[in-house]
Amino acid sequence: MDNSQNTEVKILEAARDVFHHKGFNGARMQEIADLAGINKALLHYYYRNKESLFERVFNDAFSQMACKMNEIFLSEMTLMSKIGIFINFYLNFISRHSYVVQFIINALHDKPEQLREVILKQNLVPELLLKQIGKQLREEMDIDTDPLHIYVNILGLVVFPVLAKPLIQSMFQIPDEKMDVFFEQRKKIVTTFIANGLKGYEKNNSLV
Amino acid sequence: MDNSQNTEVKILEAARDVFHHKGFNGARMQEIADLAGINKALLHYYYRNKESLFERVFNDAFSQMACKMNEIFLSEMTLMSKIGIFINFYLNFISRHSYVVQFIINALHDKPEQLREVILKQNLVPELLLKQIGKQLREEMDIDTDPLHIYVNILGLVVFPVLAKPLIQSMFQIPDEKMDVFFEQRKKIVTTFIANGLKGYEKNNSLV
DNA sequence: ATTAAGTTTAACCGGATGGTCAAAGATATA
DNA sequence: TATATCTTTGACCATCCGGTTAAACTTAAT
Repeated sequence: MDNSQNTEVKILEAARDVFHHKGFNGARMQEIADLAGINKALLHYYYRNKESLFERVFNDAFSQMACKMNEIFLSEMTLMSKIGIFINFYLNFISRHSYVVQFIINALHDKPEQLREVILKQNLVPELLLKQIGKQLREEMDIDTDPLHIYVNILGLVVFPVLAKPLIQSMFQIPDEKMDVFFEQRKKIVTTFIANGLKGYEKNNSLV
Repeated sequence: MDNSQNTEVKILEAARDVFHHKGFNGARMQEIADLAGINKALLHYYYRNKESLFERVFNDAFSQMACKMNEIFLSEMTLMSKIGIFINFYLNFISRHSYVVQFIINALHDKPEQLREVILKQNLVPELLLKQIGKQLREEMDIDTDPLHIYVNILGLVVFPVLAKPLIQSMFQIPDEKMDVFFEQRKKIVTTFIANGLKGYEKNNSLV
């Protein structure tokens, strides 16, 4: 029994590595088995097929991201504090696991259906999160704009650079060390950008 | 000769369709051949192998995006006008070809090396674009922040929602029609968000 | 020691897939 | 018409890859 648990862990770690980096189509069951140090048949003994293994890896990845996001935005803080914490947390986490986001987005691009059940299984209620943001926007900042736009703005500023990291790096010939600095700088840059961007949505602001 | 040109066009259109939607690993040479209405052997007659065909499709896609971007940001306008035009153009273009961006980002994730030569072949000088933005930030808005951050901010706000469209849609159960409205709204939303976000970077602003 | 259940392996299968080849068609030139 | 070049095809190949099978090994209970 002890050994079997061990095997399952090794499988999941290997599968995560391979799927995250190569996606569903790029991943090979043989490579996962090799990385886990086991036989390919044993891989199919634990997971009936590639799909089920992928599903498991996707669910784990998505849950990890979404739960933390929920935890932050449903906590008891001012919206701006939440945003600050979110930016810091995700720029730290994501830059260490840059492939996770791309993995999630690609997976969802191929089969968007499966997401909803993952969300429900984790007892996440995305609409609640939006409502909470909307409420705080109104009460704390007098902003009536659709919270979804705000939410997407925040995500875009944080997540996009991670997705586009290879693009940015090879486009502007930026070495790895400078890229680390760049992401570190973004914590402050994005925070101020959002804080000020939101001011444009205030009710008494002529721009809206 | 006439027919051969025709064939090449059909091949490129088919390859574009398949590669954009399924990526390198997901694409099948047979499917491309079928879509082009030709034999698989003929496909290899025009393009030695899958890699060379993919490279061509990638170069085309990237050039199309990058050239327009260059054209806008190197033209004679105020920076805010350029940003407004950029947002409108790309939200229109991208929402009709949402897969293009994801295609480019994924391709670059797999082999980032090849980008530089595409850029050079198109006579694009990314550094020039950044310098121009930096100059206009300083002269028109008294902002000294690294233009790369600003550039990435703009791209993030415009591009991320397109990448995350399936995520957003299935997460919040948004039907297609409402999603169209959402993207249409973003033209104004993002413009004001950026305009105000930038104010936070002004030299005399205590936040920076 | 026997048995039964869970775990692991080597060998194998069938279909998909990228790629090749030789020959046939088309086209232009002389 | 003969020839050379370019285009197109059907048949084929080698390999990869997801998945299966039957048997061996391990473990724990009786």
